[in-house]
Amino acid sequence: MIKIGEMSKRTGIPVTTIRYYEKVGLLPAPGRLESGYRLYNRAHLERINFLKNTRKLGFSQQRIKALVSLLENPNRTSEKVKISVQSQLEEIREKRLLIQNIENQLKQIIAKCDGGEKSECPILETFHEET
Amino acid sequence: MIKIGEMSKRTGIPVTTIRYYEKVGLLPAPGRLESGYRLYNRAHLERINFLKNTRKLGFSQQRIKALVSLLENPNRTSEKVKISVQSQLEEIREKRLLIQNIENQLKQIIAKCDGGEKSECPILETFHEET
DNA sequence: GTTTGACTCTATACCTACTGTAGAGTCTAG
DNA sequence: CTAGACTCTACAGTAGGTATAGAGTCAAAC
Ligand SMILES: [Zn+2]
Ligand SMILES: [Zn+2]
Ligand SMILES: [Zn+2]
Ligand SMILES: [Zn+2]
Repeated sequence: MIKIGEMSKRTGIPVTTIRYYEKVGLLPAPGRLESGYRLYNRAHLERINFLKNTRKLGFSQQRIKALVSLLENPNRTSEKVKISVQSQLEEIREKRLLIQNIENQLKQIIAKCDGGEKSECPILETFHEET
Repeated sequence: MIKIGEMSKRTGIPVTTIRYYEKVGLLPAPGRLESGYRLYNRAHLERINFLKNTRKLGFSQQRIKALVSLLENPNRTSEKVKISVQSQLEEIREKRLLIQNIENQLKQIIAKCDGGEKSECPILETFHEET
């Protein structure tokens, strides 16, 4: 049984964020000392690692909650988990395509400008076109 | 001279967003009718198109403000504009690399799961590893 | 001439996913 | 016993908007 500071050290997740995860329902409320200090167990540590890993992969809180309820459901199937992660992959892929599109547009816009000392700049012209 | 609803129609930017741009200093405060209604001119229309175009390219408000002050500075140079947009490109490129990295990790994780009816799932195991 | 409907105004709350701070209480080492 | 580290709650702030509520205004139809 560890206090929140120790949990923070072990997981690398800030104390404030751990409390926040409890508040938004991603982490079950732990027991408390008489003083009110939170006391976490092994299950909490595992859950925080789960949150840390899914967060790193860009999962939204909503999607993480869906995954967690699968995790907690003894009738879950490997298939359902896979489908959920595939949706995440699709979302990320679309984001990547969007950003790649922006990247290409920026490259094209930059190519139009010779970077001289004049105040006229084709980039600025592009930026106030009506679209 | 047009009212905010007409401006919204011409630019495709919602009325609330136009007011918001004024509030955060991206759009100069327009004149007003006696009733308090905002009245925009051609320069405002151009500015909103500028905001629309740069926003579409993922520029932050801070960066847009920097660009706008270049735009308003008669001593600006094409080079300075180019440098600013190049920084934006670099930022976007880094975001794209990050998201591409996530995408690849997700693909690898998904590949580990056969998607069967059992409750064990290598994806879930991956997600609560300590990292 | 008035009434209806569309439009506009301000102010405030909400969104995601946190982070930071104020002010008060608690624990532990010297 | 006290100093310093830790923890608590509650609230404000971040970016970049979106969405209400409640009040006032304008133009056209009746
Ligand atoms: Zn699986
Ligand atoms: Zn121009
Ligand atoms: Zn240029
Ligand atoms: Zn496990």
